[in-house]
Amino acid sequence: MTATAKSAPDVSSQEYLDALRHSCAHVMAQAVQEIFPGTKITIGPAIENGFYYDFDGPHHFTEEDLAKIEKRMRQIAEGNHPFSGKEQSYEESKAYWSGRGEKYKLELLDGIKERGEKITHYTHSTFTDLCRGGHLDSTKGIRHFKLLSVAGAYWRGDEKNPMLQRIYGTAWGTKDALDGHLKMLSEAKARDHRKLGPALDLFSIQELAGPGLIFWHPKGGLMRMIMENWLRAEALSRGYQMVYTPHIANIDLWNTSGHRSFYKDNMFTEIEVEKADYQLKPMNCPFHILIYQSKLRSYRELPMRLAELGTVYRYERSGVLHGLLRVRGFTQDDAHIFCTRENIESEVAGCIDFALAVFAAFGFEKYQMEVSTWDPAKSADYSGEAADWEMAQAALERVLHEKKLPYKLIKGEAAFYGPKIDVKLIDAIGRAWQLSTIQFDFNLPQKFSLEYISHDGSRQRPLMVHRALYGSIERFFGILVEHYAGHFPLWLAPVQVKILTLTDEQNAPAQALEAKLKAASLRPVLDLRGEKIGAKIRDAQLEKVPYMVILGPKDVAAGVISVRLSDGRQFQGLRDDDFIAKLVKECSDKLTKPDWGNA
RNA sequence: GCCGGGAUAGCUCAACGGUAGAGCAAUCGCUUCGUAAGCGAUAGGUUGUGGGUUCGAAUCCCAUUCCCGGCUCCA
Repeated sequence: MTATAKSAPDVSSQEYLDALRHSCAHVMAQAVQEIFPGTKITIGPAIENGFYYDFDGPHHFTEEDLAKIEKRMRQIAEGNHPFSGKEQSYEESKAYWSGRGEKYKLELLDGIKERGEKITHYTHSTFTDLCRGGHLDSTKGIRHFKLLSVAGAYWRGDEKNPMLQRIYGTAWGTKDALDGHLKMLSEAKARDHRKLGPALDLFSIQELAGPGLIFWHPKGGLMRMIMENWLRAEALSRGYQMVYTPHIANIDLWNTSGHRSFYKDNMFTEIEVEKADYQLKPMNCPFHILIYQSKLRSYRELPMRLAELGTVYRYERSGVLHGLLRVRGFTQDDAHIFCTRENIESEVAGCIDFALAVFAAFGFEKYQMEVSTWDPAKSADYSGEAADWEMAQAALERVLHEKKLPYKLIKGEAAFYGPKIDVKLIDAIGRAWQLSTIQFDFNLPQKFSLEYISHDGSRQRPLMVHRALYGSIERFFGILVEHYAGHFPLWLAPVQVKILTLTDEQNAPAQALEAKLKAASLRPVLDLRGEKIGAKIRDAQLEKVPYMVILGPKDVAAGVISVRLSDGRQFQGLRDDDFIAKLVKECSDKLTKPDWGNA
């Protein structure tokens, strides 16, 4: 390197952002210890979009405290203190942290020693942390940040450990980046399905009925029906067979499946019925297996794809419930594919194609695939044969390769019963949501001793694939609400057209138009109230209705209609038949909007 | 489940130890109007629930339910 000044860092690179955020965490810890002496520090890493630091102390941080801490952080940052690192011996480090009574740091220190790692301390200003490094050159670079929230977090993420207080912050290389992120956060808040859902009269959760249980109102119910019908039609055309199974079953079934032992924590307690115990179903799998098992199967019947919109009930701890995204009763678009080893690649490919069709239909352009495989070193912890695992994992990866779909390989993350592909959707404002899942199951076929008769007359064990594409209809719907911020594509919109009249004179023509729209299988609603047109438009706009037809004396006299789109564009003098034809086409195209020309 | 915060009319909020109030929505009436709020009237509340302190509690205390931010877990 020459004597010239160091080139400016790329403030948008991940490396820079990690260093910045990590540096923020240190500065925050200094500020907290200055303002609240005696607070013990634990760990404070950089995370996606920001940083946090976990503290232990008697004072409970409030919103006002965050403002104070943030102010002090800015002062420290402006002091332009360099970060410097120094390797220390275990004894030196131990003496330092003992002297300060930092018991968490001492615990971390012992861990570092056990793993035989280097012990380094990083210092800026008056603050020193036990840290492996990765900071900015100086605190001067810390400018575009904001403290966001305080939350509880267990020491080392273990609920048996003490609860610490975590302060979250976000930090960026430029003001624009920070503003952009804060805007995304407020946009996310504005789209929150828990707010929009009830506001648009789509669904509710009722305290009297219990938490985590969803009431689908008429509009949400209609949308759900459309989603379900679409999925059923797709499934049938892709060779699935639709089944229906009970919501409850004798406990013996759950003992056989093994759920009573490995899934007990998530199951509601059993219900006694005539001296036998019954169990509300947390999963559909055993039921589909019973259908498979109801007679002797031939290889000629495979692959057998049994699908159901199966409602399951899972006991979720009260603190984890979240709107439609985490509930106690939900409906999975569940399917179980029973197949031979020869089938697996084409079946996995079929599932992937179906999943991509779902995303395309509902307007999700981005997604991330993750393949979770086993840890062969712990093969005893898994069900099934090593050969089957290897074959299934290879098939999952091969299919994704062939379809040129990028994926992340997560080794050792498979469930004990089989490897899987999870798909995360990326929504309109860049958030990822876990949704579709395609999982092999080497456990249940064994538990239920599933068989088919092979072409050579021998009895063989089929392979089984679980697959859910929406994942849960509730969750998918919640994500849809947020993705579109309530402005649903026409084919899903519960009210597609609102017919607004200027005066009572237009009531009859408005009703005639309503009938015509209904005859074309569209969903119109009349607004004949004695309100001014501006008020009717405002109401329709707030309901996020895609199209408004405005009927006034001039329109009726000319035999035309005026159309207003929810984006504000207006078109006068349209023929109703043309309007209807465009809407019908938009519904069948699903996501392609018609060309309305310029307003 | 755990830590912290919260709950007042359908919604958004006010009253912060001394008679619970506003706007919007709802209902009724008037208005018949050209692209985001016409006017008036009426009705609506054991302040989430249960206890306690007090002459007096929406307000202070305890318990509980539900919600929110996270942790752990997950479709």
